Amino acid sequence: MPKTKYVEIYEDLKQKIEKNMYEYQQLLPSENTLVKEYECSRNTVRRAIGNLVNDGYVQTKHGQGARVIYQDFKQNEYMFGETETFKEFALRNLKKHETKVVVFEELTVDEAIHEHTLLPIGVEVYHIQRVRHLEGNPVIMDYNYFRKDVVKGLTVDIAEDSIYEYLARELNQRAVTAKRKMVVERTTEADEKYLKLDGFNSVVVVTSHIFNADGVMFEHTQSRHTPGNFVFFDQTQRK
Amino acid sequence: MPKTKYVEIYEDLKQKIEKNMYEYQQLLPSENTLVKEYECSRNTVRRAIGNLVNDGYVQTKHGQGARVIYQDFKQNEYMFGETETFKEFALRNLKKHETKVVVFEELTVDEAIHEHTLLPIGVEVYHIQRVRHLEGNPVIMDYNYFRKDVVKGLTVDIAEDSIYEYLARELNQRAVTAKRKMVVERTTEADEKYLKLDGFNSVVVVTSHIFNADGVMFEHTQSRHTPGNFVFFDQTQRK
DNA sequence: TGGTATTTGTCCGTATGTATC
DNA sequence: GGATACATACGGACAAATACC
Repeated sequence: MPKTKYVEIYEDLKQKIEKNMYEYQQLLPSENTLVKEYECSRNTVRRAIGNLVNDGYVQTKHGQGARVIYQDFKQNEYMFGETETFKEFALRNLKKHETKVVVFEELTVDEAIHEHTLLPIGVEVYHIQRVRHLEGNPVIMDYNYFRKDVVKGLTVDIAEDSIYEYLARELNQRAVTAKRKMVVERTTEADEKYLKLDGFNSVVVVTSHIFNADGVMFEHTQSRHTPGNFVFFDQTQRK
Repeated sequence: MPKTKYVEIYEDLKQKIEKNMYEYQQLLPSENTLVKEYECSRNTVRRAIGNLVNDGYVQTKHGQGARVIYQDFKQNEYMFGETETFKEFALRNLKKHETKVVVFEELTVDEAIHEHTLLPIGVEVYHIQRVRHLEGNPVIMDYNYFRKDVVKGLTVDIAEDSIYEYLARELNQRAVTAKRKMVVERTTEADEKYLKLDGFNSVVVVTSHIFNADGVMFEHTQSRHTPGNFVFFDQTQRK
């Protein structure tokens, strides 16, 4: 699939910023200059720049230009909370990883489950409980609910490898929108039984509602992270 | 200042979704229909819808339409981590609030301060340490550094009210971009001395780098939240 | 099954307004 | 005041995915 023009420009500019070809606090070339450089319309350039703004790479000012505010953070090795899956994360950081399935069962959503998952009453789901290990240490407990009409044919083997790889490869399904809520809670007995808490009496609880391309909320997950391995980044602009 | 057209359309659609005039899982009217309805160009409609996508209110699908995926969460009373200031948050939730200044001093950034704030060496800053109270309970410790060349004339009185209100009113300055990092750390002696921890041996540490309209990073803040009062929401789409 | 209409996605060009330099 | 630069808005063209008959 060919990349679109504005994505190409966006990625090119992004890379140039990361390589300090455009430096911190410097203005990007004006939109009209970039129009000539990339031989495209001004709208296309503006779209690319808009994406850089969303990433916190530049900040635009009316009448002035787009100023680089990217700073080369020391790349934190841990980085949960983004769209990345556990396996992707582990591979990117070259970490030994392992997933152990504690519970694997099939249920029908009742009032109680609906209450905390928002999944519709009556639909059939897989309920999976997994412990995620990094470098041999148990660092995350996942409680998943997957709609069986969307995620067909799950097995324990798949759940120990990567459900999302299976979804993409076999079912042509993927997560499009993820809504997440993060809180910190006191540990439960299960947390203390399964996780390596390093003295913490709390865990970071990330509750996710995940929608596929058809707008169906097909997954509800509660991930309980050991605090020592949890980092979350975020950037916002107000206009 | 008159609102722009696309913001008006965006806010109108948003409100209609919140009021269930467009229901969960329903498709919005097509772009061409909305063009007629709002008497504007298609680009303008698309921009409004794009903002709804960013808010996690709708999800678009090529050739099909924009489907509502907004769900009426029970509005959490606590909601830190957004762009809101402490005072705005307290007022919105009708909470009694109070800020006590523990440290107020003027410093010059040296190597050590630069290292953890990224503020340039040699610039003069206010260093402020504050305890934030909600309903009488100390729930946040703030460690602020403000550049004196941007934030002129700070006083203890201002720091106990709202620095951002002062910035806007007196100096015509404001936060445009905020970059944040969240981690959970074990409590320090200062945390235990000043905060009501309710048995937690950890705090949520939000480290912020804040840029003004000129692209100057004028503030570095570390906020240490008691876990029980911290909630963070987030939504992402991948295309 | 296939063809047509609908709908979103990309891209272009132009005009006007407004803030900055 | 004039030149530059970003922001908003319009309109049109075509491609690509989907829906419908």
